[in-house]
Parts: sequence; structure tokens; C-alpha cells
Amino acid sequence: MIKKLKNLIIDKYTIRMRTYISDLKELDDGAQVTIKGWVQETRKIKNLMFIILRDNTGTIQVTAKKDKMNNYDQLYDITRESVISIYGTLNKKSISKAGMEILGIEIEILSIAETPLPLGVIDRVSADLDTRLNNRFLDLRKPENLLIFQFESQLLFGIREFMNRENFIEVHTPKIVAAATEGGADLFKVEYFEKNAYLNQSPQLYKEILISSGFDKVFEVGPAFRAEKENTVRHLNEFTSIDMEAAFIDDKKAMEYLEEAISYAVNRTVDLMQSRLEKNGYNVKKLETPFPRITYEKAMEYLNKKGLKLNFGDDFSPEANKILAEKFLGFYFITGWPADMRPFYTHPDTNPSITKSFDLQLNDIEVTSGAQRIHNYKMLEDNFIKKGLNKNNFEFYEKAFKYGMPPHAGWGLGLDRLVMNLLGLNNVRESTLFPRDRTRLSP
RNA sequence: GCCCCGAUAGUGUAGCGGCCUAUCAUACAGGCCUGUCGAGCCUGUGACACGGGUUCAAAUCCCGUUCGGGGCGCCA
Repeated sequence: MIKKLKNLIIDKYTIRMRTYISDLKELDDGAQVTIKGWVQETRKIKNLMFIILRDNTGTIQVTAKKDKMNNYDQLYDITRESVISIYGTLNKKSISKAGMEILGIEIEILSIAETPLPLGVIDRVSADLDTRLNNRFLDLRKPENLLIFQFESQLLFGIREFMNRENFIEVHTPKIVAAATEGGADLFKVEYFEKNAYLNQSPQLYKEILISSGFDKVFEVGPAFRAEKENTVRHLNEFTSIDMEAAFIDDKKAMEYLEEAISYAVNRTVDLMQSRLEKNGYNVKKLETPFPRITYEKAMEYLNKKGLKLNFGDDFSPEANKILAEKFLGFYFITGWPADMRPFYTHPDTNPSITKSFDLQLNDIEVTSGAQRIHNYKMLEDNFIKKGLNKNNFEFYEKAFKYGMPPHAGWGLGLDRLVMNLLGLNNVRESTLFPRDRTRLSP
């Protein structure tokens, strides 16, 4: 059957003005339209057939009648997920459930899908995430999955709009670097002609150099790479990071930029997409600022009251984060982390055992880490020694502190984690188009 | 790096020593059907990850391999 269809080719492609499915409701009954998209399903009754056609704005029923069309027989054999173009009449008095349909006049078959599909787009049986990711091109045809990335796009647009309004400059720093950013051994090694190089784990050092350059406020949206052998639902080896750094501000101001950026972007996106989000089972609530704040020490006391046995300097386990999430719900800051737990560039507080640092949590997941940074050259050198780092590896960075470096602060926000948590997804792989994890390198 | 768990048609599953010539759903193929909308009805195709072992007998038990899932550590 497929062979039979393949013989009718497809080199004839009539360009007509295309209407998106979601725009059909604006048109009058009886309008002549052309819609293009994927055949989501067919229901066939010999001389009458119904096609549910899908584009990235929605679905519409197309009714095809044998006696009203010249290529009905070809169409009758169409497979699910084939791509077609339909010229027909809009019927807004349809008895179909949507109350609207297209009565087909001429239909062009543009691409025929093989059968059976490796993954059903609307099948009633669910598929494992692994199967879905192996067939991601099909998985992303599901409207609820497409919507994740439309949501992410709008969210990021909102953040960019906010940052631009605040006079931040969007920058792009190298992802191939000579040395470890933060001294860890968790980088991917790459060949760089006759030298060794690494994929950058964070734009941190470059953001700070630009502060010394007088850019004043910078942000970057880009990939970050971590060669950690994680195996969890919230870790990836390549993820998208939104990084910000600003001169002459402290950790408190950095937190304000963060909560304002997120709440502006979320609220704007909810305004735009609320009904579609709800229809697809996503419940995103509008945000109010400021977000709650709790110090590391107060959080530790609270957790110990709840039966944990934490000492100063212990990180919060997933169990601890779940307990905190029950108390706070949504976004909240944990501030004042112990110096031993933070990278070398983190500015100490007046009590030097704690730092002017913060994490932003969304429920039980950390989405942002930030701090005021050290700007004093001597203090930075001391910290290299304290953290056991070889300062020779950081010469390109350290140099920027010798010739005029303002006080500054910033943060890094995990976009995939943010989207995952806002939409209530179970796995960060679902909010990543083509995730790279411990074992997955393809697609 | 450590610890658990899993692998049966395209997809998702039942079966857990002999009732297996392997269940069910969905998908797929063929047929009937001019208003379906989870379309319906009839017919059909299609699977025990790989290698070794135990046993009269292995989808089922054991060992190894490969692939996958989850938790921890760590982090965004």
C-alpha cells in the first residue's frame, strides 16, 4: 500500500496562502482556505472519511467525500503522520465536536509516513521515556510536548526583555577553554589541535572579566557542560544556563534581579498561554515578589527540629530539600552558605565562615546559585591557596583583578530545571529537546 | 564512584519451572460501512535482549555480557 502511494509523487506542490489551524476561528463560514500539516488520525467509512489534521497551532477535522473530490482514492490510503496540504471550505456549522471542519476540495499528499510508527503520537498506550527520546522527532509532535518548548521560548523571551530593560548586555563567551572554571575535575576534555582543551562548565570567569572591562551588567544564555557521572532525574551533562553578573551590586541586589526577572517572565508567559497550558495539564501559577528568604543556619535548625541530624557545613540532601519544600512551596532563597561549600570566588560575609551567597530553590530543586564575588586581588589569591588551587591555571582571570575590578555579584540559572519545575515535569530530560546524560549521546 | 531494580510483538503489558503452539490493549494489514469524533464489527500479521549453565523440562532458576530505569554522592 505504501508502495502504491509512493508512486504518486509529490513534486507538484501548489503554493497557496496557508492558514494556521488556530486562525480558522477568525474566518467566516464558507471561507476557502488551505491548511497544511500532519495527518493525526483518520476515520474511514468507505465513501466518506474524516482526517484530523494537526499543525503546531492545533487540530481540525477535515471531511472528505468521494463524490466531491478527484483524488479521494489516494487519500483513502493515507497513513497517520503523513504530511498533506488541504484546500477546502470552512464549515462553521459542523456537527463535529469542535463545531468546525474543513470540507475538502483538493488534497495534496506531500510526504508519506511509513507504518507502523515507532512511537504513536496519540496512542492510548504510553511509552517509556527512553523510547520517547529515541524517537524524539515523533515525541515532540505531541502537542503537550511541543508546548513545553513554546513555554520555554516565551519564558526566555520574558527574561531577555527584563534584562534588556535593566540595561544588561547579552554576551557570548567561549565554551572551549584551557582550564577548569572552578577547579573541579569534572570537565569534558577535547582535542584542540596540538593542545588539550575543555568544555566550559560555566561562564563565571568570563563574566567577571567583562565586569573588569566596564560592561557593568552582562548576561548570557548558553550551554554548560559537566562531566559528572550523575544518574538522576535532575542532572544533565549539557544544559542551558542563564548567567548574570553586574558591577557595583551586592548579593541582595543580585537576588532582586533574579526574582524580578523570573516573576516578570513567568507572569507574562502565563498571561499569554494560560488556557493552552491548562488544557494540556500544566498548572502554572502567577508569582509575587519578594520570594521568601531563609538563612542556611535557620534552615538547618528547622531541619534538625524535623528530625535530621545536620552539622554546619553539611549540604542539604534531597530528603532535606523535600522537607523545606513542604514549608515554603514554590520559590524561596537559602542564603549565607558556609565558605567551605562555595567556590573560591565567593565573597565572605563579615563572619568569614559564611559567604554572601544564595541558592534559589523551586520546590525541592535548586534552580539558581549566586553570590557577591570577591573583587579584592589579595583576597582572591588567598582563596586559591585555601581551596588548594593552582593560581597559574587562572592567570588569564586573575589578571583582570589587578587593574581595577569593581565589587560585583551575579548568578547562574538552570533553564531546563526551571521549566521542568514550573510545569511539574518528573524529569529534566522532558524539558530538554535532545538531552545529554550519563549514557545518551543520540539523537 | 556506590547501592537497588528491570529487559516478552511497532508501543505498553500479563505470565515467574510442565497448563505457553505466550495474555491483553494499542498499533499495523485486509474486509464491511456516507457523519465519524477513544468510531464500530469481522479476519489476519507480529515478541520471550545476547551467551553459557542447572533440569527429564526454562520466558520463568543461576552466572556473565549488553542495554535501560531509579536512588545516593554532587550540582543548575
